[in-house]
Amino acid sequence: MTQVAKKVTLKDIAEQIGCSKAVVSTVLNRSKGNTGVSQPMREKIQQVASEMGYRPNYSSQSLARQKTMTFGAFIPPQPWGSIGSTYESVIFRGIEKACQELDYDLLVFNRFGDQRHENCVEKLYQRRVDGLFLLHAHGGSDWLEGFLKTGVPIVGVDYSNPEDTVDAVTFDNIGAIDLAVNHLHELGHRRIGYMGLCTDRHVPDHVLRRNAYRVAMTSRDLPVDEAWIFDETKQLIPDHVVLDENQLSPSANYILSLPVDQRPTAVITYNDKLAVNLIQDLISQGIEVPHDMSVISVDDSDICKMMRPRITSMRHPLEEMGYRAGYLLHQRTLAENNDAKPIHELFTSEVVERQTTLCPR
Amino acid sequence: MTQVAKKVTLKDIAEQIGCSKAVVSTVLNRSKGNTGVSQPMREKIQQVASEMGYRPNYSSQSLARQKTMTFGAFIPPQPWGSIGSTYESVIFRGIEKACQELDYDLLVFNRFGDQRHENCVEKLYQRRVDGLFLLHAHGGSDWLEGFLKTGVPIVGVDYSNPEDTVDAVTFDNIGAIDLAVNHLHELGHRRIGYMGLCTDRHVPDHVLRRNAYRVAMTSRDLPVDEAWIFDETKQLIPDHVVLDENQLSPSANYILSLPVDQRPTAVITYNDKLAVNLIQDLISQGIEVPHDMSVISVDDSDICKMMRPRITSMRHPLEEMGYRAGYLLHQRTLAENNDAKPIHELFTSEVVERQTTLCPR
DNA sequence: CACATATGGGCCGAGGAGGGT
DNA sequence: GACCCTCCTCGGCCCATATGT
Repeated sequence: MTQVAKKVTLKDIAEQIGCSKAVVSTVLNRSKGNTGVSQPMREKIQQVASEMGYRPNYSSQSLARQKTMTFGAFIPPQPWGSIGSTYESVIFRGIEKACQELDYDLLVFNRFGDQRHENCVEKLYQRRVDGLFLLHAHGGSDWLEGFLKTGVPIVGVDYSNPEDTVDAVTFDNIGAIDLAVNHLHELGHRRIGYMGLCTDRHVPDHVLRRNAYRVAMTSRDLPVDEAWIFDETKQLIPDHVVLDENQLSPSANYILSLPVDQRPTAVITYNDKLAVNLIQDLISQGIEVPHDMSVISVDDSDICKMMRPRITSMRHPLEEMGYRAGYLLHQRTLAENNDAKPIHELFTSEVVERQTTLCPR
Repeated sequence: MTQVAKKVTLKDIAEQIGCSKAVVSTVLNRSKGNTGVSQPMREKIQQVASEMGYRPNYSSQSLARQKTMTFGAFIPPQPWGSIGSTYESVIFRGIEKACQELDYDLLVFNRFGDQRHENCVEKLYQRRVDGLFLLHAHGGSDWLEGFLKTGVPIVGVDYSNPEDTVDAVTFDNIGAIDLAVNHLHELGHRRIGYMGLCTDRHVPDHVLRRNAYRVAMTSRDLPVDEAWIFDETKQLIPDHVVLDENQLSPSANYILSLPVDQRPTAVITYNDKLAVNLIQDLISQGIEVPHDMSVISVDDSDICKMMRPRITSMRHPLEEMGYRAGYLLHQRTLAENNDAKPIHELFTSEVVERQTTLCPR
């Protein structure tokens, strides 16, 4: 009973009715070849099309219209993985919402980093997509040029340090850290630390956030004790090193190594994962969170809600960013000349106060 | 400097060289129109194509070959969301790996459930994709018929209770629960409970797992005390009800309500999220996990590794399932007649022992 | 005559310019 | 001007048909 319904084409309908393909095309697919079609003819065509189960052929339409009505989404290979997946999911939700509204489909390139970017570039040359979302890449990447040369419109999403040659939608990293410091400061903290990454790779966001932390502190006349900053300068952990799961996390270890009276009363962590490990380790060592130490993390992934105590975190408007990126890309697609100045939009993050921040003892 | 490189076609190359399009097509895109092309001609064509930067046009190839070299992935709307995202990500990784190997692209339909399935069905009729992955749907859905009628090959992934009309790749729910019971039994537990969902919706997996629990218990001559089973029959919580985050979770509450000597010594939870809440609440109420009570969850999402104590859980081979589904779909695509009997493949889950299961006191 | 090699032109299924009543 | 038709285009695929050796 699997009657692979013989595909019905415009020609079939035209023959059935006894008119030309052009009229049928005009009525069914709003093609602009013809201006006016009489009401009776219009209805007749619609009726027959419906009876025969006509559907426009996608490939054919793409060829004729020189448009695939598809956007691609490219995610560069990431060594960090794990928590990233939900992070991207939220951006995706926004992108998809926009795409649905604009009637674009979404092609996933390299969702998990196995595919090299050269493959993606080839797809662009083949005009497989009308535009491309570039997810959390960062400025200065050597391969960006390859994408741009294809002439296919590109919008970066969560693209830190965007160069002047590409549209980008980003959240305000510096502002986020400033708000975090502000939150702790308002609670009465003055001894505020920053727990960052220990990797030997260059992670732009880490550098950005650490600098932003220093600026936010000094702009409030708060002291910055180098002992409150934990990062690769304190303990370098190359990416290939696998930490023993039964040991305390490096950041917890570090804080515990500080004399009690020299510890910060609150810390900002580079991301949620660091916060999760830190908090659990501190609690296991008898340091109460938030009573003995406040912790605020950055990114506000699902895990912040699931942990007890629930983690105070900086939430970025990732979904809005993705949504906005969709419309920006659509704009570029419509534009005749793509010489228009690249657009950089900055989104503001917010504090989501939960249970890991409190006034100091 | 945005020279939107004039697209180079077969015709351009043919004119440049002074030969016909057909030969060029044979050499560059392996089209079968011609059998033999001389070596000099072959090299000349390749050289010129490379110089001019020729790329086959995707839409045109699709039209001529009647193939889009694209698979779609459809995820039905899910009321539960949240943790599901990482769950699907793992399946996706497998699907993508297969697609990359087979040179198919992946179109995401309805990643977040805003889009209705009718839209997706239309895409199938338009021959936008050569095949479709149907992610964690379940048998008996009223809309499946709509997909099948299009004649486009479909493979269900994580598709419980698959009907006889569709290929499906599933993990063995019943076997997973049996292994979980077995794990606890081997540790010495006899008083084993099951903490399920309290929703008013019909969730096939929940029903399946609860039944499997009963079967696994009786097959080992273990007692099944109805008081050890927590689900919608004990406390019905409609989906629209939002629980107070500051209260204990229903399952923890329930266990605490039992007289100490009537509690199970170990429980299996329907999924990881339930386990996370249960464990944290039990600990907060002075019940040590695993010393006072063992907990094993099902699904083994990332959170199991992040929690302290780390959660023992049942891991499903989701990536392998996705990967396998890719090849199954490809097979269907190649088949002349799709009358071949639908294939149902069952994958086995495994216990990942961590820190929440131990022998009873 | 067989064989290797190359060509012309119709085809896939739609879009659309220009012309005719 | 309202309405409809013919014919060519998009870019690649491939069958049928030449050539030459």
